[in-house]
Amino acid sequence: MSRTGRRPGDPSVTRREILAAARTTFAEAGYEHATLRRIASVAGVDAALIVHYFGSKEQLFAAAHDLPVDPGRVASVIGDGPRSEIGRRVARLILGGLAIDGSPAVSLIRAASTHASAAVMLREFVDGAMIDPVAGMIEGPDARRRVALVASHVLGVLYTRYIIGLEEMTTASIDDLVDELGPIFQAALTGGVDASQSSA
Amino acid sequence: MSRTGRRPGDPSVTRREILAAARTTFAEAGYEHATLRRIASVAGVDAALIVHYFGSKEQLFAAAHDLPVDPGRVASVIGDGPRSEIGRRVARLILGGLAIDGSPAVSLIRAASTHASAAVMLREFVDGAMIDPVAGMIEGPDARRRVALVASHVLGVLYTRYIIGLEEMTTASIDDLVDELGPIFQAALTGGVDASQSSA
DNA sequence: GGTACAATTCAACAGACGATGAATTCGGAT
DNA sequence: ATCCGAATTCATCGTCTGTTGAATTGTACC
Repeated sequence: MSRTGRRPGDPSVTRREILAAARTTFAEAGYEHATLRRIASVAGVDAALIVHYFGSKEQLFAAAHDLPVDPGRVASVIGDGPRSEIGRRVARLILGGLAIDGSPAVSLIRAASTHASAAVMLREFVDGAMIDPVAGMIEGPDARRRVALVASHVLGVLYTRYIIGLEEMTTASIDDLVDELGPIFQAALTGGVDASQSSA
Repeated sequence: MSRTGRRPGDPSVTRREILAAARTTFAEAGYEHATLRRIASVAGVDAALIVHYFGSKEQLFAAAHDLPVDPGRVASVIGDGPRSEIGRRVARLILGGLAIDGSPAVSLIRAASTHASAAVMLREFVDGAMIDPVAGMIEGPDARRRVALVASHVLGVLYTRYIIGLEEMTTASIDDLVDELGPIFQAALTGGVDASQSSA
């Protein structure tokens, strides 16, 4: 009747199960309410094992949110097509990738409110994976500012949909949202007017 | 040398100091990190006194975020002026009222991520103080949906500016933001085109 | 001028938290 | 076969949390 000690089988499976449990638990409970004991129980494991593998709760969170982002791919998808539909392509690509309950991005949004290092991670993600690649496709000296406004709108949509559960947002499908946000993003990115530019 | 016991002076002052301390502490630390002891120390008071006055931490939070909102005034300000500048008036009124570090709205945004009852409060605030009054001024069957998109953008701007500190948002003044968001809100509310409609 | 009540603090409780260290069992190299 | 290191659990520590109850002091009324 040995309760303690090593288990037969591939130990890398356990590690992946811990990571999976951490992702779902962080996503639905936030940093502070996702306790090591709770994550451990979801993974079917003792809390001390998590510390053994990852060192601390902080490092577990970082490992669980190490999103493999590819700014180059974002840029190429955004740039591939007519300039007049950049807004829609941004909506489709970004929302399609992030607007998932329990996605790492939504989890980061939830945790960033109370956990400083999560705020840093989210800020760097927004900078590197959204603003940087998209701003390269937009002309004008205030390109970054305009893209940042679109990024803030994306975060706001995710926030109202997944964090506070605003009815108008939860009842819409992703396709609905893309249809509605595409023209809005287009206006924000191209400055309202389309081909010709006039500064005011 | 009496440490305990009643203090001379007006006791209602103490109560207001506790509320003020609760507001600032909840705003900058969120619900869980704003402990009763920490709030009490800011107010220069013992933690037990807070419970004596408010019953529980939960009720203190509710009392500290009991925003006296007036939907009628929102509606009248939004409706007062040309239809072609509704977007700008919404930006000015809402951002002017909410975009303040430590404002109850920002505090709610921070707390809603981890505290369910704060999410409910924020949802009701968005519904009653933003979507309801503004939707009454917009024509069309999808008025509420369009206003909800604007509301999500407002929350996103507050989130990126005050929670994660996105550089492009923190360096802009409120007036800058109103100038930039006005036309975007206008496009979102009126469906992009103004009088005549043509797609593409 | 006494008496009831409100205000205020102190000490303490029970529970949860992240983390540590020792103990036990298994896999893999020799 | 043997031995070392990795995997895993258990018990525990120190700390912090919201909340409670008793004790003390002031205020207001009769």
